[in-house]
Amino acid sequence: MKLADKKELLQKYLHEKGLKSTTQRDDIIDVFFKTSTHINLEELLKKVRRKNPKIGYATVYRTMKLLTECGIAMERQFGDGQTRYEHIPDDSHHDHCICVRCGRIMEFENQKIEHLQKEIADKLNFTVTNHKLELYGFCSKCGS
Amino acid sequence: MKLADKKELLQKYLHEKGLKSTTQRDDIIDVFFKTSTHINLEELLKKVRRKNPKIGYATVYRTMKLLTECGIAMERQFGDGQTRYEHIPDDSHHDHCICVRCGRIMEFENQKIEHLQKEIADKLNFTVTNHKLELYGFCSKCGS
DNA sequence: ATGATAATAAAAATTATTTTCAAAATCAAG
DNA sequence: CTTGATTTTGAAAATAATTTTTATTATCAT
Repeated sequence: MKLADKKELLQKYLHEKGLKSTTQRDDIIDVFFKTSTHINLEELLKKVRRKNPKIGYATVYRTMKLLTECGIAMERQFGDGQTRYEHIPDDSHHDHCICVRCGRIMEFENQKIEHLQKEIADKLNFTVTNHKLELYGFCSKCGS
Repeated sequence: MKLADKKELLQKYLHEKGLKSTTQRDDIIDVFFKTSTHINLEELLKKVRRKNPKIGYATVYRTMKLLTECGIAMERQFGDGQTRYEHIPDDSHHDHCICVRCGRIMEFENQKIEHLQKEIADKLNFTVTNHKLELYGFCSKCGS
């Protein structure tokens, strides 16, 4: 999905809920879309302030919550106490094998699993916007 | 793995690290093993205090961290700001749907996916000991 | 343009988690 | 079994992330 489309999605969501568009929100979404990894609030705020120095951090929190609600961003917690934000992937998606001994991370992709996920979600009346699949264990080097 | 074995695992870990066994830790592990879902600290503390009313919450935090370190428990964050604790699954495993709008969590289980995971891991020469599968999106109440 | 409503920045408040500290418990060695 | 060094504990204080409050400003349908 292109930036323009995401912005449109946000506008639509805002309008539905009777909320208003603001330059702050636009600035934040612009900056967020230039990031490539899972960014935490502090880093994001720093980047946002390079564009618009007066933005308060509560606004960034609020906006990221909005983006999450309308399915544009995704919150992730890796257990370090901070929430990190990530783009919702456009189409394809990769999952991870993580070696608990050496920390090696291998990526994989499997259409069958993606398909089964959709099936399960349908049964639960749940609309999936994104997923996380992580396999933990021992890589070939670290044996079992 | 049986409760007795888990306790032994903890004792072994404590001894290795030069730490000591205490009744509090035993009480907490006992109570934790009677829980069935992902429990947060508050709920766990409440249950623990029914057995041993004087236990402080810092002790529960400290003990759960220990259990996590020695692979008996697992910390999970679903984005509601609280850490929840779960048993390391013995064999079967349940996965989660998480609503990004209202925070509702639904569990599911799917043998086909588990099987596909094993297949993928085999191809990568990877031995899976545990996994996490989380579907994020909108629950039936929150629509799409 | 106006007026009702929502959004903002900054500060204060809240919440989960961690740390501190003095007292109590553990345990290896004598 | 006692000792003594060390760890653990509970309670309270401290910390860190996030949320709420409040007065002011901005938005937008009319």
